Amino acid sequence: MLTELFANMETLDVLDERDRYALERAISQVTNVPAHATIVRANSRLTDSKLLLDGYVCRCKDLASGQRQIVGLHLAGDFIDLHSFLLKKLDHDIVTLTPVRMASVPHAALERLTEENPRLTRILWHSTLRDSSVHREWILSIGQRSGIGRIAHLICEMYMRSRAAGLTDGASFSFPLTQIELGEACGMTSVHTNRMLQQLRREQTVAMSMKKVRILDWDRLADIAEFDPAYLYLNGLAPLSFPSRPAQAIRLPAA
Amino acid sequence: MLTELFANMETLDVLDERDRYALERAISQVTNVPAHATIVRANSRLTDSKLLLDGYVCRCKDLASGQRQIVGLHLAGDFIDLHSFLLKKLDHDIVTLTPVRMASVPHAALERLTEENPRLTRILWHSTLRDSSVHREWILSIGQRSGIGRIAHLICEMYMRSRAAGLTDGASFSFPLTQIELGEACGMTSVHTNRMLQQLRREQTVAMSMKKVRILDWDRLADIAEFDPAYLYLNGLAPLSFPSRPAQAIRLPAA
DNA sequence: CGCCTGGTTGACACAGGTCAACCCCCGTGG
DNA sequence: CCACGGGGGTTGACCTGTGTCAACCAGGCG
Repeated sequence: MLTELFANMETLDVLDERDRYALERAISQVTNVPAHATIVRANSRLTDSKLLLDGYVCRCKDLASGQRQIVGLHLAGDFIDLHSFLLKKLDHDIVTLTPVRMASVPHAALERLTEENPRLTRILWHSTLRDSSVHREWILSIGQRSGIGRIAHLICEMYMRSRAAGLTDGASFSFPLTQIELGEACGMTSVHTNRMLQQLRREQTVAMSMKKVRILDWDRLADIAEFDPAYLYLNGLAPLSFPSRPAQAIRLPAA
Repeated sequence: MLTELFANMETLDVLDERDRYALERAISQVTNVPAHATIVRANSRLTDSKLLLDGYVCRCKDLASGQRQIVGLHLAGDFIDLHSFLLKKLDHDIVTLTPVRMASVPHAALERLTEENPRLTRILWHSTLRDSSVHREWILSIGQRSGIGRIAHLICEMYMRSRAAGLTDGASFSFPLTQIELGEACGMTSVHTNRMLQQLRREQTVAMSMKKVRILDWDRLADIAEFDPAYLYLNGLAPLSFPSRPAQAIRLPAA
């Protein structure tokens, strides 16, 4: 059941049997949550962290005027609020974008685990540091990239992360954000998001339908985005499997 | 010598004698670096983390076009690249904004320390999580706040952090960024930064001179910024000392 | 069948970027 | 002592990417 989590964490470091067992033991229960539900509200006191098993979730903050900013996106295998273990209260909401299945890990269990297993502690810490790195890249993106660059960059990022999690199907992957949400993640209006997406489609860079994105020209997309995957720290992993596709000018990441 | 660090970390959790000793022992050497020097270059392999004892430092990333984004600011007491302990290579540069004094902590020492002291490990982890929270607030700021709001917010943040570090002098604190750098931190042009600053000064909200900022009307500033310090997790601390000032309409944070 | 959400479009407004000049201050060197 | 050079700040004129507003369309669901 934790295969996604293990896959995710193994991009950071190898897990031995003991680590896996400790993690499995830490989980208390699995819950299902419908789409567009708030899992965690900012400032509420938390007693367990949640592990995403299936679906898409976002973290968001907003201003008094109602403007919302999505500050992070998570997919299956991500520990979505591991940071609540130490922070206790979060600075943001966590909202489901799709129906979601998730496991709870009581903070007490994490406490025990970090007391007993320094190596696993470092791996968990490491995973929060990677989140941090993603945050920094988003700051760069929103602060400096053009509208189309931000969108292209986010698509590159989510494709790579999906691939690392074994969730891609060749050049396609699930990307269930509405244009409004995509805009909120990129710090721009849904109207402008719409126009930028049209531009990417017009130029045959990506295709979208049914909540899925299909990358038609990776090189071009990465170029528009100035995408360099180093910040994702996907070291260990050299994932892939690109089932051969009907002959077409589809270009995918080389590595 | 580590008083700033201890003060900083005690806003997260209390340190006992053993913790303090362990930290002190971990430090190998102290270095001085001039202003505008690159301490760490992105992607270089690191073997120790640096603790800032004095001065201002920023983390920055840039685009091919040369546009630069400052993704974080650090002052005395901050562990500026603790995350390199696990990440090994950083995703950004670290550059001094002023002359700086800093201590090195070899990763080997951190390894030992995290092996032996789970509680201290959690505190260190916690401090990186707080950085993360600040990143998220910056994403919100750059993504959604107006130009003037971003600047006001950054000033509020740095004032609060300075205060927590015991570096304020009443309503004044050291803020040695040029307008160019301030713009780079807020994702805007130095020209626009200049105009927004003028507006804040014209309305008697802040005064600036000699690399120092003096807050004249905290309520108004926090209002423009929509500032809520919760994301800084300055829990424990109720810092202050506002030496009474010559009667004037200076308004400071209530708490 | 009719609503409601999400996508699309056009006309227009404006925050913020660009470019270019000019100023002041301060440090350096002749 | 002064000339100079360069970095930072300031200003004005102008441009443009993105926001705003409002209408309309398509598809899914009760």
